[in-house]
Amino acid sequence: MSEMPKAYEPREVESQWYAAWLDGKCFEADPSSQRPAYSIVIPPPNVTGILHLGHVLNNALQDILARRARQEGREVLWLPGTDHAGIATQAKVERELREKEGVGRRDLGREAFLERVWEWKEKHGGIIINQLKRLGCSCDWSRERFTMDPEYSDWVAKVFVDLFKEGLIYRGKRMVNWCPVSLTALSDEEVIMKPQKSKLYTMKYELVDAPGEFLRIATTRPETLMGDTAVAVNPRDPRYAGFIGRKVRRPFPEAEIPVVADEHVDIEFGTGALKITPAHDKADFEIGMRHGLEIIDVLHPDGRVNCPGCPELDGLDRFEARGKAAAMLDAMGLLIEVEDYDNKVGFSERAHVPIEPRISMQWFLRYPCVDEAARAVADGDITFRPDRWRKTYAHWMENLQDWCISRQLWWGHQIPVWYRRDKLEELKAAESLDTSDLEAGDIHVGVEPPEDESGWVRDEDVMDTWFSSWLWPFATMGDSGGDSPTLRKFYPTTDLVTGPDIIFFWVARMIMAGYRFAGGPPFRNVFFTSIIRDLQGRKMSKSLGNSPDPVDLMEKYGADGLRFGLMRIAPVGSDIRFDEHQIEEGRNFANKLYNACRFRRMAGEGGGAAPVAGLRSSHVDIMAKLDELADDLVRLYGEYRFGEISQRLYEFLWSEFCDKFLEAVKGDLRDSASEAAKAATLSVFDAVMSRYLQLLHPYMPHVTEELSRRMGYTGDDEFLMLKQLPEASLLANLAEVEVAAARERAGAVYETAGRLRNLKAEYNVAARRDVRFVVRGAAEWLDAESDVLALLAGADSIELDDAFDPPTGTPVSLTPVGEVAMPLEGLIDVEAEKARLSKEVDKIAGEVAKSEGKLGNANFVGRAPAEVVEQERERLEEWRAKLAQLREMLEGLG
RNA sequence: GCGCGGUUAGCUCAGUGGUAGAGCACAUCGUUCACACCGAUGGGGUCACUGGUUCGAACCCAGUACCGCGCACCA
Repeated sequence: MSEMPKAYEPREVESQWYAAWLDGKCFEADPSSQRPAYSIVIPPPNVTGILHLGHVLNNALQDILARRARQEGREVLWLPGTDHAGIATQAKVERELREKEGVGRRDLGREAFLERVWEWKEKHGGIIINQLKRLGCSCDWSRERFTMDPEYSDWVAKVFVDLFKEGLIYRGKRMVNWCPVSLTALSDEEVIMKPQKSKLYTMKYELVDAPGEFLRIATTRPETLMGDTAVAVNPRDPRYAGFIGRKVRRPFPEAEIPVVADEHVDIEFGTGALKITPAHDKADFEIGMRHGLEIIDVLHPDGRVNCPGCPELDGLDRFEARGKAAAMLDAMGLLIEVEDYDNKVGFSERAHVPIEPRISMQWFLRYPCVDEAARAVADGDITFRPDRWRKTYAHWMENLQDWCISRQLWWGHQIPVWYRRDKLEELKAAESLDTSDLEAGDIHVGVEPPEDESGWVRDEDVMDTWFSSWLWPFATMGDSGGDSPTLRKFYPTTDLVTGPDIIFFWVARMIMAGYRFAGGPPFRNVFFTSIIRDLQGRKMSKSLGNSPDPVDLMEKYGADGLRFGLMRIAPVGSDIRFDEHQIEEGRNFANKLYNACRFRRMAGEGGGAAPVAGLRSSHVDIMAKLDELADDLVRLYGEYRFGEISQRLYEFLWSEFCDKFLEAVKGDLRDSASEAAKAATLSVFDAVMSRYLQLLHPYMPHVTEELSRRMGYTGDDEFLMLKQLPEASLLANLAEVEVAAARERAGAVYETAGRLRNLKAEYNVAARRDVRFVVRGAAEWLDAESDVLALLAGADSIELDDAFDPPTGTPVSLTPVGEVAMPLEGLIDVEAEKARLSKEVDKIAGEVAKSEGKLGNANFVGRAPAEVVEQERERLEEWRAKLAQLREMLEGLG
């Protein structure tokens, strides 16, 4: 046994134990095991990402669940991996290339560029994985997966082909969300609506058949005016009844466009007349379809104006063009008003610029197994925690829109579709490439390319990253596209831990994919974590610089400290306000635990054997409390109440074990104490601590493993993390009545000690200065506990003397063990004691009045449950007795 | 506009009908030794507001205010 330094130093300990666990293959899952399975798949982080606090929370929770499941004797698979993160990764590499080499991806060409991305992935892909290891995550790293592994890619292609054959995947020209920076289509989920300070421009269009007469129109986007092909009014709007069917003059490029009637137009808003730009607005597109309007695209893919017919604006960026267009209208005398206007604009999730609604040729998916997936959650086959997310899920499932799955990127799974070269040219010229326009012989959809590739051209698009992620729970377990022992043992997974922000992106889609491709739900429970905010309540973000680096935090406070601190502030269901002080508390807690063990070590050898003989009430009490803790944790884990679990663990060690138990038994460990007393105390310490370390282990794996080994609770070739939780109670050998009696005594002693310390403080007696206490009317068992009481209260001695007649003014406290006097020869301050007693009398009198009022209420006595009333009566009796005694004492002072 | 959360001590949060809690922070005291990453003691709350139900409400119901988050084609 080596020396233990005064303060716990986590760094070395944590890395050593992590290495030891890996060496011992503690994390590896065995599909052939007979134990019941427990499995989690990690929400795969972006392969080139770095750890942030959200990851820490998420993965610490998963680790806690996995470690607890191992202790419960289950065969655990926690399957890790990373996501290729199409747009994010490609954008990173492109930026790097531009900055360092001044080249774009098109300069390199597809193949060369992809090589560079793979290089980047090899170089940076391990970072977040290593950070998860630093955190202590017990993932089965031998099974680490990547969404672009060959086998995984096969699954993605196979799924695409299956869904295509089923008729659920189709290609078509549709209005999609276009990102002018990433130059790709996005799904609806990748668009974030943000409030914007905009301008609402009111302008007027002249009626063709009535020069000098105008129709007033409000718009926020004058720069798309060149694409207007109609003006719409509501058919029920009396103001415009006479305008329907007539034509107005579009100012530039000049054209005559019709006034159409459409229910969609809001009579109340703006002027009640809406300019229709079918190429650049989703609603306008639909109106255009209804009225057979021409679609004029006036924007380039990168957001610049594409309108040679209007040279003043052609080539300008869309926002620049907005001001210019307004100025032009003004110059023509057509701009009536510009007012400030708050509206919401869709932004690209990744590129942080407003998206552009745009007509383009894309691949879409009509979701499979929608009913099964919706029912699974509604019926509780899959449980959501907190439960309220079910509603969010149900709402989305009821309003499913087809998913735009193609992306105009290079990094990702390329669409497994080939077109016959000559046919493709023909269709391109005709600007039409709906799958419906292709005959069977012109298109090849398959995991493998067509036999004679030369005559074919592959679709250039790749799939949305989530189109691979949605297969994650089974594509990581099965052979490509098939069965495997792992899949049979561990699918469906037990728990999924993720953020509610990806309930649509990922969770809902996984459920549908699970039913369609793996024959059932992908998981049984989904635990949605809180979102971590800063102390101002703002979301953590790189740009705000309010996101602390978890690795720094781990260096400062240890991985265990970070984990524990975070768990203590993680409420169920609402947001977390992150405060570094909480992490500091986690570190302090680890140190407290370490020092409790250090104290035990300094007390010397002994203990070990199960505690039986010579038990004190404090011994019994702490063992009973440990049993209670163990039971509570079973319940709390069942309810996924992680914050409360950490709270209970904290309270047990700090308040119960250290502040009460350890202080109470310190006397037994002194050299003057008997061997028997010492042995009993050491064995109780060991019995309680060894179990406590096990209970704490999922939250603080490193320090518990370390201490368990150092204290000899686990052998040299044993791991705490793999040890099963014991079933037997520590108190199995004691009769219930004995336990109850001992606990009552212990409780009384602890409470009395508090009162006496209080008394000392009131009289400014230094806490560590020993004084003499004299007890009158002592509980009959007090003699046996008086040494403990003396120790806890900082007393020189506790005397039991019913005949004791305290000098006038001696402070006396009424305690659960009797009336305790603190004779302070020469220090008595009668006035101070009077004041103290008066204050207490007032307080107790208030309680008595309150209680009497309650019991005097016929309704209370008549209607409240009998036990509640009885409880109240007892309480009143106690208060009254106490009050009487206090008054007597006060009178005694004169 | 619809929906979902939240509002309890200076701060972060517990508290599902029966004496308002914890940690931190604060104040006073204390380093003859497990731990100053510590110990002892103490001060501090109209449980957002208004009504209702109940013998009794932080808790249940209705409404209001403020904060946050989703969803929605008001240009």
